[in-house]
Amino acid sequence: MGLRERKKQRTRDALVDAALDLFLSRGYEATTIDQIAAEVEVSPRTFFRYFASKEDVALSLTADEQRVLLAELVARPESESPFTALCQAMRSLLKMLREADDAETGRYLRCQKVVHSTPALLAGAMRLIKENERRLVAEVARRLGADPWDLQPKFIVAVFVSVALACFDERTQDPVVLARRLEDLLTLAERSLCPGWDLAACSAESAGRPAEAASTTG
Amino acid sequence: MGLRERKKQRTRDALVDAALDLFLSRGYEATTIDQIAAEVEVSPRTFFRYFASKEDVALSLTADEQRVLLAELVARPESESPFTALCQAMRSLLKMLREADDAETGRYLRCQKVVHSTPALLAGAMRLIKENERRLVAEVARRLGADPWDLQPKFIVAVFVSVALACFDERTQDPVVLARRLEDLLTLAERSLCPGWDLAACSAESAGRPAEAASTTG
DNA sequence: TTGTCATCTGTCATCGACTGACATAAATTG
DNA sequence: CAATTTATGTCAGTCGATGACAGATGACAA
Repeated sequence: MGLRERKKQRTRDALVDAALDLFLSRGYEATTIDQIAAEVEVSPRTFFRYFASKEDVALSLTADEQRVLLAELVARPESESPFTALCQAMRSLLKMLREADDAETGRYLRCQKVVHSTPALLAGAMRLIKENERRLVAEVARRLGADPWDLQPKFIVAVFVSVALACFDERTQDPVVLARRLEDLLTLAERSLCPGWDLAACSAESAGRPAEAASTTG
Repeated sequence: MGLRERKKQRTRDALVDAALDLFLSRGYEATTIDQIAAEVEVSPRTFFRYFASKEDVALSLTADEQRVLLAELVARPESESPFTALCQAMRSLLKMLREADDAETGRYLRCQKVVHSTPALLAGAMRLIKENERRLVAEVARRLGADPWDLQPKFIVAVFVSVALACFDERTQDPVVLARRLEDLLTLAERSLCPGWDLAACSAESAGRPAEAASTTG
């Protein structure tokens, strides 16, 4: 990798770190782009060449996580049922967070703190999650051999996302505690949901009639 | 009600209508506050005395709906299980939408169209829904006699919200179609979830052990 | 090394969202 | 009608974000 590429990466990381520090100490709204840029000693204009908006820099890590989650889902074996695969992908993500180096972990924790204490950022995070949800639905639909517009894949992903989101309250940030809460919630979900609920292929059109058993295990 | 109050209400409604019209015809980002204010013949400064932001005017109806949903839930009899009560509250909300007069219905449809075609507004709507979710959880926890921090009420509300959200895709706006999709999804949910799943009282601490059956029906 | 080229960066100008301060106009109250 | 309260308009200013242009810097070939 050339010098140029490395410099850009360093500038980008420095901007994220400076932004998170300032957001955490002075608050998100109270922090200006000029302050962030000054901290890294670049012009405000340059900031916007790295990030599309002030929100973008705060949510860059969140966006990364969503990309990883999708990638992990795609990497799960086809033999797993959709919901199982989604849960395993989430476990992989949390494992990566737990095993990251200190700089990475620090960034992650600061990001979580800032996002969860700023309504505007929470909204942005939800937008990213919702956008990714569409991709997750497409992948689950593919696994089920169903149409992406069917209610079944939508429902499966919706249940998963709601469980995953329920892990994050205003106080929980530590990846270890997070993982524990996820397992608790998955136990709760497992107990609440009928066995094989994420396998039977039934579209909205046949919702009123009994579903035929269908296994997609391969 | 005095003249002053009535005038304010008329100005407010006019601002919402003008804003939705402009957002729909020119797009949300392309519409300026000045244009909205000019349409209603008030100063731009006055706009911000009625709405905190440009987003606020677009989501004022969404905020109203969330308030109604919570009120309907609170009004449901204690004899209903939490998930049933939530579903009935949602049905009430949709019924109110179906039975509203033309002006109201028109506003609602335009609002839906604008929100679902503008990422920034979709994010804002999600924020409102998430904020309301906290209140729904508190009410469900009260009904269960559980602590609001328990995972059980969180899970119940999360499943409900995800089902409700799955009704709205990019294309569905008509309240009648919406109601049909909701029923389809609830059928799907009913088939996927174990009977009594939203009744057993088990906190996060006891998640690993078998739950004792407990009825809160009164 | 040197010169050329692509790319990155800073400066400047501008727009639009949003806010505080102050003066004016209107409605409410006695 | 007079006094008080409250809504509105005007003005100035901050901050987020973008386009245009010029200068700086790394990449690369001769």
